[in-house]
Amino acid sequence: MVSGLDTRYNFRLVEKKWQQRWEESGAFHVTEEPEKQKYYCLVMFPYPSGKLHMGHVRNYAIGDVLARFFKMQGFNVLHPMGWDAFGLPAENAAIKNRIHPAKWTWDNINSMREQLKSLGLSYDWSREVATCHPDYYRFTQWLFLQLYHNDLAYKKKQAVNWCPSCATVLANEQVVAGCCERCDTEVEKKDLEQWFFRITAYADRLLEDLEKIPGWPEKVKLMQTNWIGRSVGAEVRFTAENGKEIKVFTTRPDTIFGVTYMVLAPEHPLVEELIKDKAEAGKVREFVARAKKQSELERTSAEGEKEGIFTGAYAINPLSKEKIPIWVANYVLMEYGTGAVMGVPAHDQRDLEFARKYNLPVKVVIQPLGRDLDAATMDEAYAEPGIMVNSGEFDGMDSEVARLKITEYLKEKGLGEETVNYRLKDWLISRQRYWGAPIPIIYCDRCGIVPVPEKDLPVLLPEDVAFEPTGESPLRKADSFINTSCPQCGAPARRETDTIDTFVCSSWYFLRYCSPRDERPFDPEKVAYWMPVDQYIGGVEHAILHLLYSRFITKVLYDQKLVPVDEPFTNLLTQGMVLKDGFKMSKSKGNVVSPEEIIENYGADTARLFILFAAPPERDLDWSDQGVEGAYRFINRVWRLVQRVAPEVKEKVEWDVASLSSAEKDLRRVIHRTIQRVEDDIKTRFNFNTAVSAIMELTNALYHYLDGTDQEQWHRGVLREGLSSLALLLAPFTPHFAEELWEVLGNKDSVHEQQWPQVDREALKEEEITIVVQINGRVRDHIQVPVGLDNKKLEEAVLSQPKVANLIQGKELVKVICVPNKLVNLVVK
RNA sequence: GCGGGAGUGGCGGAAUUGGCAGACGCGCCGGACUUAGGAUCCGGUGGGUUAAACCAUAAGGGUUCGAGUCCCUUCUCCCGCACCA
Repeated sequence: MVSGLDTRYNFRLVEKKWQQRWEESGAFHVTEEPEKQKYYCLVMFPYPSGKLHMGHVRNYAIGDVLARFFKMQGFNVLHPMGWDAFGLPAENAAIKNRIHPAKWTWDNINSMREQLKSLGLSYDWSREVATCHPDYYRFTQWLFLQLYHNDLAYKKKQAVNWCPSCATVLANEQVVAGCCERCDTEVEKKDLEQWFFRITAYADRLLEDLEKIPGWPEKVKLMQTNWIGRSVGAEVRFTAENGKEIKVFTTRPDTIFGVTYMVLAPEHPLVEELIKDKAEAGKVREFVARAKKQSELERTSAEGEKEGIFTGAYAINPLSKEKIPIWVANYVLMEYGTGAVMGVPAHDQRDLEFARKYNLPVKVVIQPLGRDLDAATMDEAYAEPGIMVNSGEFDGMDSEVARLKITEYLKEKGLGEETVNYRLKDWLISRQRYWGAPIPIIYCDRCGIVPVPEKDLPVLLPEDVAFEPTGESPLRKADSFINTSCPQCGAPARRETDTIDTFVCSSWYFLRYCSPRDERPFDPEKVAYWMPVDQYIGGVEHAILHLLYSRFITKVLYDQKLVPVDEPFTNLLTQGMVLKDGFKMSKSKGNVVSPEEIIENYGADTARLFILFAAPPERDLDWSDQGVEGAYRFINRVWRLVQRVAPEVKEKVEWDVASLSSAEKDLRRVIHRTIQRVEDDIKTRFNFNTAVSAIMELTNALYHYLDGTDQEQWHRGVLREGLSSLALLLAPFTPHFAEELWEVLGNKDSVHEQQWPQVDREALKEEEITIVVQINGRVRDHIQVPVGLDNKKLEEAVLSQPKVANLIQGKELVKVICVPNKLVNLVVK
């Protein structure tokens, strides 16, 4: 930028200088210190795409402020960094550019590490982990075995989500609006035999324990609650004419007398049996075939027409004993509940629409208070509670009571029982890809499925494989990998060729950081010291996937008594996106701002300061080049201030508070109020933007003091206090700059080794205070009064003001409201 | 459709418990220094008015001495889930 004969701060030299010193002195290397309180500050580790983007910068700047701040507060801070390094892009690069995924990944890691280092982040790099390293994935495989041995990992054949473009299956959580979350290709259903983690066994605890983490945003907890989707109801057994039992799940057992038909999912196994002798069989088969061909997206879009067909079969309503027709319809999902539902058109909107479309009867069994529903004409279902009618012995009951009574009755008669259903499904962790941790399983013709013994881990990914554009995993053709011997009987056997979903790798990395080079997955003592993570920071896009999986894995390990905590992250901060001109930065939009360029032109401190100042962390942030200039200007403004005064204040001088002038007292008040505000903004509100603005105000106040005082009159002691505080307060935000200031002020040690400045309560005290005078709630005047003046004296002081007297002249004073040290409101008529 | 969040100057955003709306920064205007200024420093900056009054926190209503903040109605935008029985 503009080079200067002026006193412009040379960020290039300074940032390099301190980064080197930190590295040489191992400034951020930490070990367990039992006598100190620990603070585990974790930012979501990146996928090593090769290029840092602004979202990363924001994420890591926030983490760094917290890490450095808590260190200055006396905590023993763990602040690690690593790489979520398995995944598809590496493999795509291999196919496209003929680079091995391993090389591509490690090259990217090396370049991203340099970029991160140029930001001056206080990581303990000795703890770096990469999930693609055999010393890491060895324990990802170990984790798989833990789940396998506890019946939490199993293999089954099921219709699964298949992304044709990625040529692999996906977990439910990775399907967004019917499309692949990575590449946006429409997902297909395929019947495949796959490995699952039994996360549903933890559904209730994952739900209940949300209460144990008040430090998480409600929004995220709500998203998880909805995703788990627990709903309590009853399973009710209907009987078809041919004697076959059909189970339905309902949350409204109180409406069973209102059932006028029932509907099966097209995939329901009973469909074929029910229709086989019926005249309708042909048409139904045709319908089922058509529904199965519909994509997931078409099937489940709420706007889509509900379509159904009568099977020709009937069932008996177990309570009313009425004969009801059995239908098949596209809107019933085989995956949820029992794959069959009872149709209660009077009390369920979807059922009503379906009934009207196909002329099925409507029967009212719950009447609202104060009006009568008419089954013949109603066009909106009544889903609220009311009084039971047309329901035999339950007539007249409150429907809420009837719900329980009918559930009891069903149970007594053996017709059903209370059940709980979840929308959460087991986690599909198989991936038909190469660049992942191989699933440590061996198939033996004699012994069946045999887990790889722990001592044989890791099952290494073979390096010499061919990447072909077919998309098929090269592991499938890697004979030397596949062919092995059975660990149990020694006979020739085959290895599993699927790899583990990368979300498994990232659901335990926070444990590995505690003892990253241990020969075990982690050192239990170190985990006991560091866990749980005190502050976790990352994008809200991980609200369900990564955060739910990590909670699940932590609970599994907790149950095995391997870790002492059952929730991994005590506090969660979800930061907003970094936008440019209101849009997400993307190459196709051409609105990408590269961190490298900003660091080159303005320095890391400016980049960090701007990002922290521009918006509170939870909110989206619109990148502004002018805003960056502003941050840059501020740093230089502070630099000039310190240059101007430093020679005067290098020496410590003794001084006495009693001897200070009022300007000096005012300055000290600003200094200490700023310390208090910055501390509070960081610690309890994460409002880094207001913390920075407070520091700016302190800078302005220091300038005003200097400009308003003759240089001979400058109070060296107070100025020294002010400038030192400024350097200390800036340390978490602009770490290189703060170090340099600290040094210029004559200090020998690192600013980051200092204690956070103490607020001097005495300095905060004011003798006089400005009181707002309102008349009928409108501000009319301000008066200066001594602090702590009682209400009566305050009122007198206000009323004696000529301006006030003038304004209320001739009016009746109805009431006086006094808020001590703040405001007086005169109510007049 | 359901659930959640948000609407404040020209812009990003402050206002922590109901108590001076617009802190801080950007931009803009004026001044100083200067051969010069796209550097720096100082001052101004919601609308309105000569000055006031007054009007202003998406719109409308309410509670209150007092409302950006609490309550009700409506509108807009963003996010999540989306036939879950």
